Amino acid sequence: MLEFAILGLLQESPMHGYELRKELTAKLGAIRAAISYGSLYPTLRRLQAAGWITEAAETPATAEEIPALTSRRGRVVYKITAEGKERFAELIAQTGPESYEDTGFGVHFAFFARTDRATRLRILEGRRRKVEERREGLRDVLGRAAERLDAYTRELQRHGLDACEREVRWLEELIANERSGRTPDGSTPGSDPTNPEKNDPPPPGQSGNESERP
Amino acid sequence: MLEFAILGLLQESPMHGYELRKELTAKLGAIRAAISYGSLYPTLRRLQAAGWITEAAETPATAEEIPALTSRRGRVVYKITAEGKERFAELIAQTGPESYEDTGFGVHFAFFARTDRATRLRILEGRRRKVEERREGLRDVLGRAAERLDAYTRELQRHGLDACEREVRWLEELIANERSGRTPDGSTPGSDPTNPEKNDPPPPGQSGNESERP
DNA sequence: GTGCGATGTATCGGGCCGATACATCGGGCC
DNA sequence: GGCCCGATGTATCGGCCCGATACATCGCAC
Repeated sequence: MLEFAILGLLQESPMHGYELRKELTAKLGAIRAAISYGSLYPTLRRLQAAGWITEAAETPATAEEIPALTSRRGRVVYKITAEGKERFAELIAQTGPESYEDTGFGVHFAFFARTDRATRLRILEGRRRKVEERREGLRDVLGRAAERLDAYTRELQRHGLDACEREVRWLEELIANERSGRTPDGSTPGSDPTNPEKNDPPPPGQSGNESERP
Repeated sequence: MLEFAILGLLQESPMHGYELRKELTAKLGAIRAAISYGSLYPTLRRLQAAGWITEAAETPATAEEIPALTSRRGRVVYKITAEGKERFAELIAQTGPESYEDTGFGVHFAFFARTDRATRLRILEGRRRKVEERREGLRDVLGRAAERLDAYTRELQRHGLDACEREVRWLEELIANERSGRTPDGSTPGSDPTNPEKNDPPPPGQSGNESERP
């Protein structure tokens, strides 16, 4: 999950750890609290070892004349590699069951702007199915087994059920939008003035029937 | 978290692993998918090592005369100890920041029937504060930094913001109920509705809970 | 001139998960 | 009769991620 998010963010621009965490927190604020450094740094090292990203010690640019009174520990800037971009594309295409889970879905969704429409639809529908199942489970418990639960537990289930129903409706709407070729804010792709390039990618071009990876 | 939930469930009746998982899933269905055995069994062993629970191999009752053609692996029934009950009470009383987090709050809430009212209020208010902070964070991002985000990410934040607002309202209602001495289903527990200060729905100490199964 | 909060990198122990393995039992199906 | 399959059941392993902790610098307010 973190791997996916980091690769996605570094695709936009190189960053150092602290910055990465801030961006991550901003982008994923709706789904998870804040990424821990205890996850971030090991993941960065893992990605580096795999060759998806490279480490580039910050060049002091203007300040090159002042070398070191204090042996300042430079910030470590990470940069995605060509292999990393491939990897990211691969991760986007691979929509397994974990893409429908709370966190997995959220992270995938956060990078929908870099995802082709067919995959977006697959994920949205998979997620909907998942949430519907959860919803049915909660309805069952609230129906058949209600008397076995105390009032507080029942209230918790009710609140959860409500959230499920709400999310299903949200997903339905998003799916309908996708099918009619609209982006979530109602605009039609290509009309986004901020960054036309990363808007809806070329329709499902079979850019790579990438087989299993080695 | 698991420790808390297991102790809470075993307080109602002894159970074996599989059963425990089912009950756990039913009770916590609203907050987490399903507990993995990879968490459950190690936790059981941990609890056992600490002396909070004991293992009682199922006695085959009638079948004691047939020892073993097939060395049938009996189900292992776990039972809470006196120390375990103390531990549980301790965990209920200790409301740290993790009790306000998504999962932590959910688990605590699921055992509100065994929690005294003062603690319930503390947790509900702590949770409200937490969710309000999250809500403000999302509003900030959607306000100040909106142009830095693509339409999908914005939509995700909007949905998250909506969920936050909804949860805050839910919590407000629960808090109001607690203050006026009502249980979530609107019933007034036990006694005098004119004097709500006094009743503490499920008696705070060791509860004589209604569901006792032999 | 000193403390303090933001910026910054990093490690460690431990909880929890998904995948996997193995075994029994009742029932439906051919 | 024979067979598979899904539910019941216990258990381990690798790996992700978190919270706590440590340490260092910078700018600024008091």
